[in-house]
Amino acid sequence: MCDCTFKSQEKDYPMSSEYDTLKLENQLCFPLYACSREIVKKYKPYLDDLDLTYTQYITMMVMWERKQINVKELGECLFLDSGTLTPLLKKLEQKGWVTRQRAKSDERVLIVTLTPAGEELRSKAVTIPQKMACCMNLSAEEVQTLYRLLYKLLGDCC
Amino acid sequence: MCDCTFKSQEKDYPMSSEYDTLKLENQLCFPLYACSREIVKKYKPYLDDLDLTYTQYITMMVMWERKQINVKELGECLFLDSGTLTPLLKKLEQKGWVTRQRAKSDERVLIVTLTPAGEELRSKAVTIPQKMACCMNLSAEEVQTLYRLLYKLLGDCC
DNA sequence: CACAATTACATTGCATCCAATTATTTTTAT
DNA sequence: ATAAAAATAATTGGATGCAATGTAATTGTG
Repeated sequence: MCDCTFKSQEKDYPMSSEYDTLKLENQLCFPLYACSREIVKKYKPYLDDLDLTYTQYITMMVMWERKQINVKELGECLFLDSGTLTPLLKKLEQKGWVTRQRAKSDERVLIVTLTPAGEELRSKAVTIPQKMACCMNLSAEEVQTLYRLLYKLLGDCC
Repeated sequence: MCDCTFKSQEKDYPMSSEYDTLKLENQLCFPLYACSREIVKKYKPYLDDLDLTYTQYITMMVMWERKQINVKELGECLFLDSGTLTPLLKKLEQKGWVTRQRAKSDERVLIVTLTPAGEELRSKAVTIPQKMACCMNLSAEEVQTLYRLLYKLLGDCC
């Protein structure tokens, strides 16, 4: 894709240009960015059935595990800030899957709590991971390696 | 992060639940999604200097290589559609880095062409990749592996 | 205590992203 | 030749993401 190679005047292999580092094909970030969006797109039909977007889905994943969490901690789990989470949590509240209330001990803190309806959603969502798994032709070992490298990169850059 | 383990009533190791597959920590897509956004964020200060967003940057990467390309092909390179590209290309045109004109042979096709000003931008951008490289503590081999796995995954799912 | 600094969340504005629809042009099939 | 189908962008609407700013509550300091 988008491979531009130039022939050296004397030899018959690609000439390395001073701009090679700016080629799309030489970026690590680009396949990361593209892959992320393509996989989120793959989730869509399954998430549509549950009336969830991808971001709402990973938020609910945290809620299913934690039952109760405040916005700051939720943001740390998901690498998202209140600018994204505030409207998203209001939507989840509208749908009846979480409640939002201020902590009595500290009125600045907003506590998000999973509702019984939100808990029920979990049993519908549980089939999604296996449905998604089959669209990836990576071996178990490759998945492990990819997982490890992504978390290493994530740890390095935050 | 977000690790909820439950103790079996009899033994002293984490109980595997029917919902383990829904844990955030067991997802491959989540570090992909988070990592992608974190790295794009890392680019921001450098791209701000060039008055480019990340999406505009990768678009310019294609333009620097191809000089001229139509919207359909550009979309295939970047995994983006006209809904994203049309307004983005209008902004790049406003900044004077590309021109947009219909193909004479087929009026449906819009041809995007790099301008001399756009070409000049390339020499300012050329220092960005090395500036970014130092925020990743992956070895050259790990980068290679990650790169290969991401493209494999990208190939599988599109 | 007074008040400055900090913290936690909400709001605003801009730029994506994407699905769905529309408009226009070109190609295909009868 | 022409109507149907296909191809290519543009448009629209909804949901993020994120930086910057605002607001209210809490904490730290002299």
